[in-house]
Order: sequence, then structure tokens, then C-alpha cells
Amino acid sequence: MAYHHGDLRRVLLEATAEAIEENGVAALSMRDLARRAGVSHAAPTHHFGDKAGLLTAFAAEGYEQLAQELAGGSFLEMGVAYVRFALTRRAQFEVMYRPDLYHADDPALVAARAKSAEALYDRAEHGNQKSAGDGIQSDARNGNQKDARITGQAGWSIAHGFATLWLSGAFPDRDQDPIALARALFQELNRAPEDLNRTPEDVDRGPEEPDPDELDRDPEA
Amino acid sequence: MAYHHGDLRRVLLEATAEAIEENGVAALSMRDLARRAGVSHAAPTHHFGDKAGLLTAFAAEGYEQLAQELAGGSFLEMGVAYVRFALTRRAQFEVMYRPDLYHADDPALVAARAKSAEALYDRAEHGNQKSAGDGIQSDARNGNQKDARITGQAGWSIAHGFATLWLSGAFPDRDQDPIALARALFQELNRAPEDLNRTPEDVDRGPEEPDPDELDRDPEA
DNA sequence: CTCCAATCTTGTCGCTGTAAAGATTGCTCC
DNA sequence: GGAGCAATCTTTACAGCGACAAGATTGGAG
Repeated sequence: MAYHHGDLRRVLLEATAEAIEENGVAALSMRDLARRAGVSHAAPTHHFGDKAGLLTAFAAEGYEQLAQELAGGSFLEMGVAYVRFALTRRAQFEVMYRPDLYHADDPALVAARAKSAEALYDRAEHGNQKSAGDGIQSDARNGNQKDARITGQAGWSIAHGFATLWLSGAFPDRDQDPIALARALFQELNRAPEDLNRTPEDVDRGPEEPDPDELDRDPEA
Repeated sequence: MAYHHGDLRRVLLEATAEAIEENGVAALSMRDLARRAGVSHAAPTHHFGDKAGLLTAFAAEGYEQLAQELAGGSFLEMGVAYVRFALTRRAQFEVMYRPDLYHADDPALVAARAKSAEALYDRAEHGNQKSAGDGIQSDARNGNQKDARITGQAGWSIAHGFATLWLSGAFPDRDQDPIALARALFQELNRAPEDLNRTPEDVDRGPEEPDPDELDRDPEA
């Protein structure tokens, strides 16, 4: 174990995920990470400045990974991918949404976070290419960007809420497949939003001409 | 500041909320609470055993309060009440859903948590008395308890997800009224679930006779 | 009035994060 | 190839933390 470890930074980030998954983020300790990496207790500080710095890098990496896994697929599949990410990369997920743990204004982190948020809203806005009947659909048909954001935030909320509730053990069906349950919950999202009486501010937002690439409205039911 | 403080336990619980709202739960310190209460550093331990014990009592109190604020009102209003609770009693809310911070098997806490969960599911099951057209409705019309649980979990998820995302600053519209935004998101929940093709296991769950107290199905759209 | 149990204090221990200063190494430039 | 330099890691030190043990103080029951 020489002075130059090779890629201590990377090793520490992986040890972070490991440690959090084992003992929770509250019990995370820099010195424990150093021990796991076989390095002196002050070595981690050199790479990340302080504990918040470590978690900043950890969260930023998480946002990058999330943005990547969110790319492609329908709106519904994006929700599924969101939940899958939360359950698979549990440690990253838990840190990402606890901004009191890291430097929330770090440029790299802000950029990564914006990237994944963009994926979320983009899908809500540009609609759902291939899953007519999936349960989650976009509001792009009326070209209303505000509705798209509402749709995106609703989908984000239900996916995020399910993931956190599941992870915290709040749901009773612990033996069930969480992904299947998540799909069932997504079905509860609006499928026929044309009966939503929109508020006046929504309407004057733009002309209501139907979208040319409207292809996800199926006449069933 | 005599030996018998009066109601140190209560004072400490209130100081806990204060400290968490100021510096986040990660920075919470028993010794700081003692300082706030004007008491020696070991006094809190006597009342709660350890830090996890303090947070156990704190979370249990939170679940009690939540159950209380969830009582009464429509299914939609319950969602609103949930969000309002999360934003108002932020410290309690943050601790409640971090079971790694407290003794999750504590009897008092388990009871309190069950009480609020019961309120959630009950409303989903027994339906929505007064808000036909509110956007969230129960599935009780087909007497299917599984659907009711799905409905309840979907509502819980979207409310919980919105609350946590809002609190973590994930949404861009920080200036907007969060309660109004929450209402808008709840509108995205299913209003016409009769077009949901239910799976076979759902169907054989019981006879499909319509509920006698069916009163929230409006024929619009 | 006495005694006891509840309450709070004091002192101590090992652990933590952070900072400062020193040791070792690899790389660059001459 | 050798000097110097910057990056990397170690060592040492310190204050704050949670937890424990032992002692001081108090209110109330008998």
C-alpha cells in the first residue's frame, strides 16, 4: 500500500456506497472509509475537502447515473427507471435528496442535477412515443407547457414518493415485487385529461391547436 | 435552573424541532439540545436513553400529529393535509421517514405509525364523501380492497413525493404556493378508473356488486 | 421525619471531522 | 539523468460528540 494508491478517489466513492448500504447514511464516517480503502484516516479529506465534499461528489455521480438511466423509453418507463434507480443505487439516491448533507451549490452537482431534471420534463413535454395505453401520457397534445410541467412533476412525485416510501419500509407489502407495484401505482395517473377543466391562466398561455404529431390518444374505453 | 426542571422532556422535544429546522437533522446534537434547554450535557440521555430514543419519541409524536391532521375531509383534502403537515412540521416529517435514525420497533412508535397509515388506507377504501370532482376518488365502488390499497398507495406516494421533493428544493417553482401546486398535481390522478383493464387476480377477489353508498361517480366526460 | 426514587451534574472514554505539518512519490523541465 | 516541484498520503493534535458511570440534589410517599 504505497503512497500513491492509484485511484483512491474512485475507491472511496465506491466504499461510500457500500458503507451507506450497510449502516445507513447517518453512520457514515470518513475514517471508516479510509479504513475500508486501507489508507490513513486523513487521506479522504485531501480528495474531497471535507465530508460534505465527499457527499457532493457522490451525489453528483448519482445524478449523472440517474440522467443516463432515464434516457430513452416512454414516460411510464421513465418512472419505472426512476424507481429502479432508487432501489438499485440506494445509497446514491438517499444522499441526492438530502441537500443538507452536501454543498448544494457545487457547479458540477448543479449541472448533473439539471441534466436529470431536464430528462424528466422533456419526456413530459414531448410525449410518449411508443406506449399508447401505458397509463402515463404527456400533455403535449394541447401544446401547453405548463400542463407538461404539471404532468412531469406529478410523475416525478409519484415515482419519488413510492421509491422513498418503499425504501423507508412504509409499505406493508414488503415481499411483493416493487417494480410491479410501482407500475400499478402509475396506472392511477390520469389517462383522460381532456375532462380536466383547466384554469383561465392555462388557456391564455397559447393557441390550442392540436399537435401535428399527436399519436398517443387511443379511443378505447 | 434547579435540579427539577419541570418538563424537560417536552422542552427537549421542542428544541429538537427547532434545531432540526435550523441546521438540518444531520447536525442535530444531544449536547446542543441540552444547551438550548439550559441543562447539563447528560440530562437528555436520562429521559430518552440515547439519541435514537429521543428521535423515536420525536417521530412517534410526529405520527400522532399526522394521524390527527389526516382525520376528516375528502381523499383529496387528506393529501393536502399530508403535504401541509410535511411543510409545517418539517422536522418531524424528516425524521419520521428515516427509520435508520430511531428505534423503528418501538411499540409506541409502531402504534402511532399504524394509526396514520390506517387513516390513509381507510379513506381510500371508504371513499370520498363530499368532493365529487375533486380529482382523487376512491375505488370502493367495486368493493375491491386491493384496488383501494393501490389507490391509497398512489395518493400517499404522490403526496409524499411532492412533499419531499419540495422540501429538498428539487422543484424549480420555489416562489409558488406549494399547497396550490400540490392540488394541481393531485388532479393528475385518475378520475375515470372504469377504463382500467384490471387483471384476473383482481376480479376473482370478490363479487362485483356495486356499493350501496356509491355516490361519487359523475357521468361527465 | 426518613428514606427512596426520580432527576440532574460531573467526569471520563473512545470515536469523529478537521486542520497543520511532515514524509513520500511521480512528473516535468532543464 | 538529476533537480525541483506538486500531488498524494501519513502523522499528530484538538475540539465536539454520544455514551457510560458515579455522585449530587430534590420531591414525595410512608
